[in-house]
Formats: sequence, structure tokens, C-alpha cells
Amino acid sequence: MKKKISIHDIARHCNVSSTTVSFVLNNKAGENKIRKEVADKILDYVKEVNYTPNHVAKSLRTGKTRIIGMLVEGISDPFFAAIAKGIEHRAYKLGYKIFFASTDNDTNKAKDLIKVFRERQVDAYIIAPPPGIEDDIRSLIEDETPVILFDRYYPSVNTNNIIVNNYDGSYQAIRYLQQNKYVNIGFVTLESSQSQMEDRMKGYLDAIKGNNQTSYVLKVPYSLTDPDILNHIKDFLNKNSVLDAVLFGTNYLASNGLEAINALQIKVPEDIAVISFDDSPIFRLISPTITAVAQPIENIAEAVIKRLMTCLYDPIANSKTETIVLETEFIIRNSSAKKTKKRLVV
Amino acid sequence: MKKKISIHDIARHCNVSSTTVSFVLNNKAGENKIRKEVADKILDYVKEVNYTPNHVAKSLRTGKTRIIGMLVEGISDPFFAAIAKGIEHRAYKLGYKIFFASTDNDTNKAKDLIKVFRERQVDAYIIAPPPGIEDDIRSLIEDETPVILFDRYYPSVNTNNIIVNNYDGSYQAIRYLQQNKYVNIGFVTLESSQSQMEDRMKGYLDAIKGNNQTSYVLKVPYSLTDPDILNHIKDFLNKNSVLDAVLFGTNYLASNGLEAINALQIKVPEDIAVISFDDSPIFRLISPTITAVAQPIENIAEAVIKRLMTCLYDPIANSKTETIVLETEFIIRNSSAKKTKKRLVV
DNA sequence: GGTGAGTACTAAATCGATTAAGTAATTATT
DNA sequence: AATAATTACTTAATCGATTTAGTACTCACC
Repeated sequence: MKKKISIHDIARHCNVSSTTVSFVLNNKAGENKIRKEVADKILDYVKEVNYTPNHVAKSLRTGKTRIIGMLVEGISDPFFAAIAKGIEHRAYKLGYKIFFASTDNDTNKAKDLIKVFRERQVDAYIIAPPPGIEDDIRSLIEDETPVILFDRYYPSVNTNNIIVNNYDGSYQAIRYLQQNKYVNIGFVTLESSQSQMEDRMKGYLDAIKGNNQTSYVLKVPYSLTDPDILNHIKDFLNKNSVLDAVLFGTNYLASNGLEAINALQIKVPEDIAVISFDDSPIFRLISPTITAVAQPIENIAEAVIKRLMTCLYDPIANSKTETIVLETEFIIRNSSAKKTKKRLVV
Repeated sequence: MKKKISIHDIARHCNVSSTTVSFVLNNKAGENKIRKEVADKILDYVKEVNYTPNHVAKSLRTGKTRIIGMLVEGISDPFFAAIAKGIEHRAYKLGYKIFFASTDNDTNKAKDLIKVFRERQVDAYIIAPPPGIEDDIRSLIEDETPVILFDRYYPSVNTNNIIVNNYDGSYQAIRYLQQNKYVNIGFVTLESSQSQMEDRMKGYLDAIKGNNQTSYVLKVPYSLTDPDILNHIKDFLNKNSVLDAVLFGTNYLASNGLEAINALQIKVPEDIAVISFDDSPIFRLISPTITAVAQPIENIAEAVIKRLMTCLYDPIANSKTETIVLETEFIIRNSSAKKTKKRLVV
């Protein structure tokens, strides 16, 4: 890499000090009484040689990188991809750049990535935390670096959290199925004690018990890859042929579930109704279209950025914490059509 | 943000110079004859206070950030998401971090992002170039910063390119349809003069002409949003009811196309066969499953990283350029089943 | 006992910006 | 005419690392 032009090179060429160049480049020419002709001379030369400031040096001096580190479970998951896009877009307009990284919900990978972010001196963190990084989060907070958790949080750690009403989301979905005469409703979730999954489970169980129905739960072990998830779900459906509806706890469980259902030649919604917690663009594309408990992506992105900016610019606000709970939206599509008499005779 | 511990704080506490601390932390204790007890004292203290080096300072001094800037069309596109994942994974193992950004194929956004990357002193670039940034690419090359283009390239700029055989991909797809008795085969592509789209078009046209068939081409204008794309395709299908097969030029054209086909109540593959250039995870999920010209994602990622590392560590290699062409894989699924007599009578 | 080699470190320059404090020249005020 | 204020800059310290060129000391060897 060729040596790049620095502020000193510009200063030398224009017969001024580097301070003057810095003032001009940072729009402080006015308040520092730099004459217009001097400013213009500098600006002209800057344009001529296509100078771009060295942000590394700038960051070292100012202690600010204007970079925000963002940890998600997987950037290819449509939910996280959409959140990331919404956040990046807003951050960009405010002059911040987002560093993305996927944890794959792996504790050690997440710890590692936080270390990388720390080394790069990111100004703040946006994290969908995997299990087991409580201490790392605490340590960031001790440094007084703004941290926002989203999608899930640790009840044991005092943080800023932007979450959705997971309990209500699954409760509503089950109530809807019950009102449409479904009686044997299953729930496919993850073997996980993360807050969002526990809340979805509670919503399911309360709705089932409230209606005196039997619960059928499959907890898929964490860190399975796709074909294994599919097989677990196949087994579950085979062993519980009485099921006439299933709620899937995440969109990728739903995707795998649909593939399992296809493979077993079961018809949706004739033989079994399907609802996904978490919407996905493909759910309105496929036939039948899939009913979903949608998370309010744009609202989440907005809330995250708003709280983050407050924390960045107001140390007092940053020393406090806030938990914002947003409501889900229940989107009824074809996969959960009202159960007819005919279909009751399974 | 609280002031963090620096190498000088460690030096002071351990009664050594910062040079010694630097040597110890960079595994140069041995070659610099630092005694084991001194090294251990430093290492113990470093662990005790949870010191993480300031990579901003390090980068300023060394001129290397170990960050690679990557520009893709849209990180939510399954093709780019998969490539990004493959590249990130490989780069991570080599101690590099990838900075992603989406251009949305917008010239100005891309120029802007390159400027941001430059300011942050990224060590190298991986770019799927939108139209019109030839000069920016040339300018990077003048700086002797390694640049790899992928997916498409500028014939007029001398760069390192990793691309697929687009011509052959669509040629093969059309030949396959012809062998299965399809006669009125359309091509839905983008209004674009980018290399990959032009090559796909040529492959289509040559195969059609080679068989003395009529070509039916829809060029969707660039920068349309989803509902508009969908409407354009609906119109095209309505006006050309004679079509018995369509090749879509990208996976999102195919997604929109399928939605259009659904809306028009046309059956795939009974009424019309469908092939997508570019595979997508959803294509094996939906019913019918979609035949696709798949790009060799892992090979592309591998080739990009390999060439990039060569350029980073070998200035002579970096002064030369190389274009690597990878072959596509034709994945036959249900949406292009062999045309039967019955279906010939449309 | 003088020279050379090796050991175990340190001083200080450097990367490219920002910024507090200072200065010389001009203009204004009393 | 002396002093104060303003203008239009500059000097030099600083951020936190790396790295070149030392320094002081011990030990060996002729």
C-alpha cells in the first residue's frame, strides 16, 4: 500500500500549519478566523490530491470511533438480517457505522467477538446475547460503554433491553387456534433457557391450560444443524399423530417443520394448522401462506437506535437502564384456516 | 466511557518500560531476551486487570488494520449473504475482520461507502461493483490496496475478478428446457449492462437462436421495489400467454416471478416451467421445488480469500491481475419437469 | 585487563490526527 | 501614546501502541 497523503503534507504544500488544515477540514475555519483565501487554497489542494482523512488517527486522538458493534445470532436469519438492515440504515444517517458479527448463539464465539470489538474501540454495543456472556456484558457496562440488548436479555444483569411481548405473542396465537376449534396443539421450541424462548413457552402453556387442553411440546436441542432439526420434528409429528395444529417457536424451526410436514405428506392446513413465531419473507411466498406472530422489526430498530443515541450523548442516561417491551403483530394467513367439521374426523 | 488501561499503565505497575510490555504481549519476549519472571509478572497483571490492547493505536503505528471492506449488493439477498458468510468465516480464521456494507447497487452509495472504508484504512477490498464506480476502483488500485471484484466486473478496468460462467449457466438451462420439449421460453432479466447480466442474456439468446426458437425477453428496470417488479412480470406473462417456460435472471426476480405466477393462478410446472439463475434456500422448501442454476458459493468464497491473501502478502502478485471463472451447477428440481403431450395442448 | 559477545533491558521517535495554549501583527479604545 | 482586544495564525502535547537504536552489565577469552 502506497503511503497516503496526510494533513502534514497538505500543510507543507499550502505553507500553513497542520492545525490550520485541521480547522479548515473540520468546518472550524470560521470560529478560528481562518481567512477564506487560505481555506480555499487548502480545500482546493485537498480535492486535487483526493485526500481522505485517516480515521484511525482521528479515533486514537478523540477516543471515538463512531463504530457500533452489533452481535446477532446469525446474519442470514431473516429476522436478524431485517433488524440489522433497519439499524444500519438509521445509524448511517447519524454518522455511525455498524460492525456486524454472528455468534451462532455460541458462548465462546461471542466472547471472542466482544474482545475483538473492544480492541477496535467500538463506541457502543447492540447485542442479541447467547447464553453465558453475562460477565462480559457486565464488564462492558463497568467501562461505561453503552450496551443495548435486544430480542432477549438476562434477568440477572441490569441492562438496557428492547424486547417484544413474547408471552402475549404465543398466547394470542394459541387462543386463535382454539377459537378455530383446534384441540391438540403442539409447540416446537428450542431446548433453551433464554428469556425469549421461556416467555413463548409460558404463553403457550397458559393458553393451553386455560382451555383445559393437553400440551405437546418438542424441545429441539440447541446447535443442531438443519437435517437433524428436521428429523426431530418428523419424529415428534409421527409420535403425536393426534396433533391438529403446531406453533413453531422460531422462523427456522417453522421452515424445517414445513419441510418435515411436506416429507410426511401431511397437508397444511387440512391435516394440520401451522403458525410460526417470527415472520419471514418466504411465508407470504409459499403455498399455503404461513400465519405468523410477526415481530415489529422497524419499531425494534428504531427503539434500539434511539436508546443507544441517548446513552452515547448523555452519560447520566447511560448510567441508568430501561427495558422497552414492544407488541407483536399476529398475521393471519392460510396455514391456520378455520377448522371444518370434515377435518375434525381425522 | 471510562479511561482504559494502556501499555504504559502496565509498565508503570510492573516497573518495566512499555517496550518490554509490548515485547511480552507480542510474543517477542524470547527473541528479545526478556526473563521469564518479568514476562510472567506482566502477563499476570494483564490478566488481572483484563487488559485488551488498543487496536486503533496499533493500526496507526503499523499501518495495518486487519480489516477487509466488503461491498455487496444487499446483505439480505441469499446469494450475497451466503458468500459473505463463507468469506467472513475464512477471514476470521486468518485473523481478519470483514466490514460489510450494502450498496443496493446504487452508484453514489457505493462511492460513499468506499470513502468510509478508505478513511478507516481497511487493508483490502472485496467488491460486487454497482455501475459507475470504475474511477473509484482505479483510485484504490493506484494506492496499491488489494481489490478483488466478484460476481461481476468492468471489462474496462484491470482488476482481480472472481466470477462464474454466466453464459454457460443460462445456455445450459435453456438447452435443458429445449430437450424437454419446451418451445416458447422467456427470459426475465434486469435492465442492466453489468457483465454478469449481459453474459446471462447472451447464453439465453444463443441457445434460443441455435434452436430456431423465438426469444421473449423482459428487462425489468433497475431499482424497482418488490411490488413493481411483480407487476412488470405479471404484465409480461399476460402479454405472452404463449410462454411455456421462463428463466429468471436472478433469485429475487424468480421470487417475485413465482408470486406473480401464483397471483395469476398459473400452475408450475403444468402450465409453465420455471428456472432461476441463482439458487436460494427457499427453492428446495417450497412446492414445487425450483430448478436453479446454482453458483458455487463456497468455491467463490475460497477463491476470493485465496487471491486476496496472495495480494496482501505479496506486492508483486498484487501488481498483477487475475480473472478466475468458476462453473455453475445446474440443479434440477420439480419446477422444470419434462413437458408431456397433455401439457402441450395449452 | 582489554576486547568482544551476549544478556536484559530502556529511551525516544513515530504513525496522523486534534486541541490547549501561545504569539505576532493589526486595529480599537481611552 | 499606551493599553486592550481582535485577528490569523502556529507550537507542541497528546492519544496508545511499535520499533530502532541504544545502554549498562556480566562473562569469557587471549
